[in-house]
Amino acid sequence: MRVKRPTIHDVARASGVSRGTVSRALNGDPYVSAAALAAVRRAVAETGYVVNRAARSLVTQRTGSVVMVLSEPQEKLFEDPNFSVLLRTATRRLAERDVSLVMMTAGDRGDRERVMRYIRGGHADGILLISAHSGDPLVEELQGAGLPAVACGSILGRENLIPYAAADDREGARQMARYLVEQGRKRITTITGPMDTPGGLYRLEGFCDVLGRRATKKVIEHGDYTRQGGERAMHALLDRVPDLDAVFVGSDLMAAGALAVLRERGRSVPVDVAVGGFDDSPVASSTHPQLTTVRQPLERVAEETIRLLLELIDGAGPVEPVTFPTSLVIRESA
Amino acid sequence: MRVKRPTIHDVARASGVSRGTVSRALNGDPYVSAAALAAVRRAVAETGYVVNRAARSLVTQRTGSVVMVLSEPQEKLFEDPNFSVLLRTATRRLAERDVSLVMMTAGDRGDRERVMRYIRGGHADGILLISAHSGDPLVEELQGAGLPAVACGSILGRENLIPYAAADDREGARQMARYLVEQGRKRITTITGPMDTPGGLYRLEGFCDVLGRRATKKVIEHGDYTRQGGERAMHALLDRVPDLDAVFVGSDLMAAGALAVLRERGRSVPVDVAVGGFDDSPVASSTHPQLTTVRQPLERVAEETIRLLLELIDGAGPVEPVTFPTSLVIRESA
DNA sequence: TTGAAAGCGCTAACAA
DNA sequence: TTGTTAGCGCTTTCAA
Repeated sequence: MRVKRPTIHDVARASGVSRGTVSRALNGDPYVSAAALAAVRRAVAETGYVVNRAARSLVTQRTGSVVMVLSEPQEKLFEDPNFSVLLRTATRRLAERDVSLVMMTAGDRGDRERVMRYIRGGHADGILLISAHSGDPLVEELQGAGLPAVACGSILGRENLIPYAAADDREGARQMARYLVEQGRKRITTITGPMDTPGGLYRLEGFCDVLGRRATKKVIEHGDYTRQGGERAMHALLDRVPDLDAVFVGSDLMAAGALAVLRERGRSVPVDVAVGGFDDSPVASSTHPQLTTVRQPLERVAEETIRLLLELIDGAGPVEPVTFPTSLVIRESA
Repeated sequence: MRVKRPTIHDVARASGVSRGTVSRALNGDPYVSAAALAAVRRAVAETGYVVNRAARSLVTQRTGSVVMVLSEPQEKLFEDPNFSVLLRTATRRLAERDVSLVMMTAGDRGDRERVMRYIRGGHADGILLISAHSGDPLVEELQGAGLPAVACGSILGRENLIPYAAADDREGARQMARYLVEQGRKRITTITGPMDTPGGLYRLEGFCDVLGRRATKKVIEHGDYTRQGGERAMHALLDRVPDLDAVFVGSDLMAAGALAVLRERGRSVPVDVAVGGFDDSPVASSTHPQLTTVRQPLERVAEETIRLLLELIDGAGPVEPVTFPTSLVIRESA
């Protein structure tokens, strides 16, 4: 049994002003006298009035919600510490603006169609794209919908289509590579993320920037951001470059896997092999030894992503992608 | 620039019937002639019409959305493989019914207030509660709102307040304990989940059911469902019960941590020590050796959770909690 | 079986 | 600065 909720009409009666004035007071319109404002406020508290979004939506043509589209197989996504930060930040910041966050998964083709139907149906004011890969067909389709969209982290090869906020992966990788060189490491190797993700590509580029000709194919192994992937890659590197004395790993989770393999194969960290991670996620301080890593300011990236989206929704012209600097966090592994 | 979308009016004109008939046709009302139905269908396809949910909402008094409230610190939640299954299942099943899933986090007090305001504001038709702990104040507050609510997995001590779908944790634990006994293990220990979660409590109860007086305090160690928690607990057990020859671990992730510690401390699995997990999550088949574990039918639990919620929303009387049987999956670790 | 028409609760344009 | 009023797009009586 649903209770009948008070409407703007009830507030108007209780406060002795018209519905129009109540609406203005509620929406922060400047043309409201202090007296009217106070009366409305009191009446709202008294009646327990809450705006009916459907009604508002109908006239404003705004839905008051944005969709977060998860386009990566979710298993991977949830291992990613970035995601939980993003989710918390997003729900909070959006809630402050009375915007709600609708989740949709876009793993397979059927999912994608649902997402497009939803978006085409005008059910959302904006789109928050998570971990779309460079080849993701969803990106193109989304373009056609003409709805404001932003990505958290850039979408490789689509940087100009969809604005984003991201950490400076390339410079972050350079910081770590320089540090390893400064520590006197001679045979420096790397485990990358997938090459169709910005974290995979740009961090490798940064690595190559510093290592130059020493960054041969032989010292590069690709992973998939999972712990198991890190293990596999570390095994491969050890087999191929038995005398390696450093490895820069493209994520902390993979680095945790690499650490396990190094220990298993009798290499002491950091004495025999220096290990550097990337992310500064919680796992970085729970490994043994604790990970030296590159910190990316996730909260700020998340905040900025939301800010960009809200700005677009508010009708700002094209917005500029934003990149945040990273910093080296030195612990025990390098 | 938002494109003007066709309304029911356009469909009415295109199909030559009235708006009322279009609405009836769209909503499956039986009093629509075959001819009218066909005409409407054609016109919908032609115009690309999609219903405006705000307008519908306004008259039906339904919002067409349910909130998923995440009341656990998210870091833990996302390590939980159950969550990703639930999220995918929920978005899909709800989408089939044209219901969208709004996410809210309820980590701290401020979050909880936001959630309550949202719910009290009538912005959702139902609530999907995730991993609320027994002491969670949100549960009580939610009760007051009088909105249909279900939980995925029971909420300890609140089983009668909020209906749920869950796996039979207790019997699952019994299956594993019996198996370990049958294998001739003599010193069987266990690592549990947190005691304020059903998986923590009921799996321990099942363990005790089978072990009887052998389930002393000494052989029980509590974990927190994280890999690190599993490592810590395994260390503690080995220190306290050096001659243990089996350990039943309350989750696969913790079991992975336990395996690492056992290897580190020179115990061979399963020869010296048998290790049993719980969940049959992806991690179970990626460990070395692969985990013998208890499979819980997550997809079905998730499906059922959604079904219960939709049923409640549709005004069904009180619904019964549902429990699904588990099964033993024998791999290499035991 | 259908059409006409009355709202659902709100915002915004207009007039005062 | 305020009140009045015309819709926003839809469902659902009510009559026919």
